[in-house]
Amino acid sequence: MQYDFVNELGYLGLAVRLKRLSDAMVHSGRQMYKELGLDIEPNWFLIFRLLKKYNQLSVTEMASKLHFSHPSVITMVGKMEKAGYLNSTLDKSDSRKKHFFLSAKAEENLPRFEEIWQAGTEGVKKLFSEDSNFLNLLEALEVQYSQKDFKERTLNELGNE
Amino acid sequence: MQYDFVNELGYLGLAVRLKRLSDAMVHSGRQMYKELGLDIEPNWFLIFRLLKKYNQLSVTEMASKLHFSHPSVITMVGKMEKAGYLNSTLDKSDSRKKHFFLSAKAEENLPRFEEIWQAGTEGVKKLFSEDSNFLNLLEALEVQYSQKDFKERTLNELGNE
DNA sequence: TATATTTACGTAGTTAACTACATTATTATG
DNA sequence: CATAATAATGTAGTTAACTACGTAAATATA
Repeated sequence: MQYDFVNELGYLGLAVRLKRLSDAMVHSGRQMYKELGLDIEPNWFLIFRLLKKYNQLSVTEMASKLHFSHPSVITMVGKMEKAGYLNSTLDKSDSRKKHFFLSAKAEENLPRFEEIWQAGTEGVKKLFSEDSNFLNLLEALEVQYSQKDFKERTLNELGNE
Repeated sequence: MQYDFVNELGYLGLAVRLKRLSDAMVHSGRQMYKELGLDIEPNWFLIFRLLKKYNQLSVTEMASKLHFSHPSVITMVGKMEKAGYLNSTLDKSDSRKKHFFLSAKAEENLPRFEEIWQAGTEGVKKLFSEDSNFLNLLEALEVQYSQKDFKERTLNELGNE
């Protein structure tokens, strides 16, 4: 790989590297769907998988399970509904709530999508050496980070705060 | 940490998790600068450090060293110039090129900024256990990814290509 | 029971990365 | 030497996350 100044920056460059890598993967995923002629977007698998497991969920419930903001979920499900993959009903006892569930089109197409996501999973898996347990390290990192964020950690080190 | 559906998705959720974590760190960094009353933004340290090392660089040179697109660099240096941290001169022999370098204001403020970035580095370091060598694993991951991207890997697994 | 608080959803605006295209300058080539 | 190719910068538009604010409904409280 060619020279990369960010990698010289050590721990300080971590956020930049994580974002760069993530962006590259998402972009590549978008290209893939386009080439395969599928009208779905990279992060929709989150909602498909979620509704496959839980049958029907409201915006807030999805946001909470994904650790996303609710406007992000609204954007995703809005597009998916428009594309015909989701349907929704209003809650009978609470008129604020809207429940989303997979449409017939979604159920029809899911077997093909699942094939692709399974292949994607295998493909990503092969990015790592057998014994790297990267995902466990990432989980540990997420747990640590959730306990104290960048700002707090830095101010602590500065002796301020 | 509370329930997180993305973590159930294994390798397929990798890109989402990397982005979520990176976004959270950048957001926290922005808050930190605000609280400290500093008029700089999270990723400007990339340009400060780059110009500290190389003295002066053009947009394209910076983009190449950072593995960023040139429009991203233009946006960053544009803001930094406006904030008074950078100056620029046109190349004498090639009038397309513009060289950027740190201003007097930048040199004045850098010692304080470096204190903060050093503290940030220490703070991030403590996210990891002593023996995790996460950065090396990340580097290995980046190298692997640069050789074959998500789309190619997935299509290979699918047997298409 | 009236009012205050919380919850659910929606909209608007911000951010930082990207690609695609446009323009101009330099360099290479027939 | 004219023209084609390449390179540097800039602009416009896309993407997916976010926060902040608004509105309406449900729930809790005085």
